[in-house]
Amino acid sequence: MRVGELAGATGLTVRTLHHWEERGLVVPSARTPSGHRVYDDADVRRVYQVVALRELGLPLDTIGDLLASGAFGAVLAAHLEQVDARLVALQSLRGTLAGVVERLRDTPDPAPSDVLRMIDEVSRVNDTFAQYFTPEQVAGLQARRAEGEATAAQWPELIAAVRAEMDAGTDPSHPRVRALAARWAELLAQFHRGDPELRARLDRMRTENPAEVSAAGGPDQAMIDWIGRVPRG
Amino acid sequence: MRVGELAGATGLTVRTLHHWEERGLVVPSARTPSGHRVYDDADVRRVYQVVALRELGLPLDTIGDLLASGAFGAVLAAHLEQVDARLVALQSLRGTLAGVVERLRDTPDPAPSDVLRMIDEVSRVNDTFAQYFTPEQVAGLQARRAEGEATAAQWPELIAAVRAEMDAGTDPSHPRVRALAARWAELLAQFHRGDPELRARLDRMRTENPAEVSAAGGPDQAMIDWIGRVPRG
DNA sequence: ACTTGATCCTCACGCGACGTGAGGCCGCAT
DNA sequence: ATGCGGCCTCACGTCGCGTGAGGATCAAGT
Repeated sequence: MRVGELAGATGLTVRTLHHWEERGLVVPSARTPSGHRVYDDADVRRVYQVVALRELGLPLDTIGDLLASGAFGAVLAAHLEQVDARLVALQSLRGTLAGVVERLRDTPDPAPSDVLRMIDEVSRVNDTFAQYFTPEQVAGLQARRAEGEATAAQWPELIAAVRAEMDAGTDPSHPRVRALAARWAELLAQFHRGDPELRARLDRMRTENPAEVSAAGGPDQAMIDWIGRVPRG
Repeated sequence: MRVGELAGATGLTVRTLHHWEERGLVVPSARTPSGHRVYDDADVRRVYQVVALRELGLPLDTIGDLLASGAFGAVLAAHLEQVDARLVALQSLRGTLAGVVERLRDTPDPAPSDVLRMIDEVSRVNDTFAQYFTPEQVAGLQARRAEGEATAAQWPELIAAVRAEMDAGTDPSHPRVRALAARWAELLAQFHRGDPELRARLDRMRTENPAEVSAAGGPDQAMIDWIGRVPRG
């Protein structure tokens, strides 16, 4: 098989096969008298092995070592850990970025200093969040938010409504307030899904970081207390 | 401010500040007669802006354009989309890698060709999965699996137990079979959490791709039918 | 004034996995 | 003999710096 043929069959480019040869990954076992590369069956199989391992995101050097040593289990497990780390970092970045983009939607024509402040705030909030919840929990919360579409987005409206009632001095047993409290409990349940640990962590985070919570548009302690005084049922 | 000072204050390296100047991102507005860089307040602010935007994962060129144009909303939204795409790709990779690592644990001293086959199988299974569930759903399932720890891992054991009863010809109304069916329903509920759409998609995937499902250790149609004949209650 | 240690300057190569030419040889068909 | 397509070997560019190399400058101590 010549290189162009092999490239066409594998979907690689000729340059890639040249590169793999330079790196010592796949060296064709023969050349024509004029110097053209000739790949035999074993070479072709080797190419497919490299393709498969490269699709797992392994660096070429590692692929070479791996095909020489055969220690697949250890190397792939280590690589999985590294991928997990990248995944956690990328999820955190996505959270920050999404927060900034969301805030920017409400801020027409922002100055660079405004954007700076937003980035700092949002990333501080997210860092705080990451201190109280494991990456798995954060991923789960994000996924539920992405699946459920519109549950988390209702908090600001609800908080604004509650604040209005507080400021107006409405009695906590008033039906309007009771309805708000029910809605509150419902949204809260969407968050913790009956898991007391999640709920406890949320409470701890809120009480220990009032500044970040309020920066994220969350409720302050006074509002929590007020809602807690609404009679149930 | 001199470069070393600024580098120390920002946590950057001197080389980084040099590099940013080469790229035209932050050019100190003055030099001493001997050529040393002097950063004034505006330069320092500019550096902090670049730092913040770089932490969002933007390429330096884009940061330059952004600080010149001020079109934060559009650029950051586009970047968010790109980050989402990378996230989806990385999650898919993680799924494949985890599947391969898991299988490798049961295969001591595998040959390269075995590993190749595993990679192909697992990635085909995951691709099939991705055809029936949105990236958000896949992320949610993965996150729940990571949070819940040990629910999905119980399927192989359960399937083996059911197959044993099928082969032994046990009557479907036998208490032992009823217990297995109850366990089956429980694990299934862990998957779809009462969402009929998730369950329907799972069913469609299973019936339309028997080869991939069996390669992933899933149940075949005969087992599904058999379990369905177990009386409830 | 002289030395010393810290800081500063400007090149310039290296990384990872190739893309993209540049300039020229090989092989087959007309 | 004359194409034309495929092949060959350099060799530079990508992205965001790290890491020296070799030399000038600065502030402080002697």
